[in-house]
Amino acid sequence: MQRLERFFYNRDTVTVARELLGQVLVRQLDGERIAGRIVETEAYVAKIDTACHAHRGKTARNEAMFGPPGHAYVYFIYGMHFCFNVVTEPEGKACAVLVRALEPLEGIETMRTHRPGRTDRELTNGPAKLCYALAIDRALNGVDLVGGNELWIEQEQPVGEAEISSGPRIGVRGDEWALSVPWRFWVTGNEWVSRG
DNA sequence: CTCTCGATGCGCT
DNA sequence: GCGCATCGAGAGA
Repeated sequence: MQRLERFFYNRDTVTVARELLGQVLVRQLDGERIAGRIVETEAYVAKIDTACHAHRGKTARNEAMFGPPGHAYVYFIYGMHFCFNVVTEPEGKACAVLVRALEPLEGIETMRTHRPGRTDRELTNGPAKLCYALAIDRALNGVDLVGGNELWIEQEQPVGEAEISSGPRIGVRGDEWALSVPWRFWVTGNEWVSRG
C-alpha cells in the first residue's frame, strides 16, 4: 500500500487533520505489522492557538514540532501516558495533528497483549490507549513517518465530508477561542471514537 | 451505563 | 510547587 508522502503533511493543519481520517497508521514491531484506521484527530496550530504545546515557543519537550512535516511528535503526559502526533506545515511552524483513535485492522492479537484485560473496543479508542496498543513511546519521538521503517501512514480511501463530524477539542487548556474552535474531527458513528 | 477521583513524571514558572 | 492534548477503578443507578 502507498505511503503518505511529505507533501501530504506539508499543508494547512486543519486540512491534514480532516484528511487523515480513513488513513492507516502502521507500526512495524519485531517483524509484525500492527495497524489501525485513523478515526479521530485534532489540529493544533502553534501561532494562533493557546492550547498548542508550541504556542509559547520551542522547548526540549516540543522540539519535534518545530522540525520538518511528516515526523512524529510523541509526548509524555499525566506522568504515565504517551500521545502521538504528526507534524504538519513547513518546518518551524510547529503545528501538529493529534491522532486520538484508531479502528484496529492488523496485529489485533498483539494489541490485546499490549492492553491486557480490555475489550476490543478499548484497544485504541483514545490517544494514550492507541500508543499502548501500537507500542509507541518516547523512543519514537521525532521519527520520520515518510522515510522511516518503524512507523508510517498508508493511503486509503478518504472519508467523505458527509461522514465527518467536528467539535471542540478534548481536555485542552487555553483561552476561550482555543476551547471552542471545532478542530476535533471524527468519523461519525465509528465504534472506536473516544468518549471525551 | 455514568460519574468521580487518584495516579504519576516531568517541564515549566 | 503546579498542572498537564489521560486512563481506569470503584461506586451508584
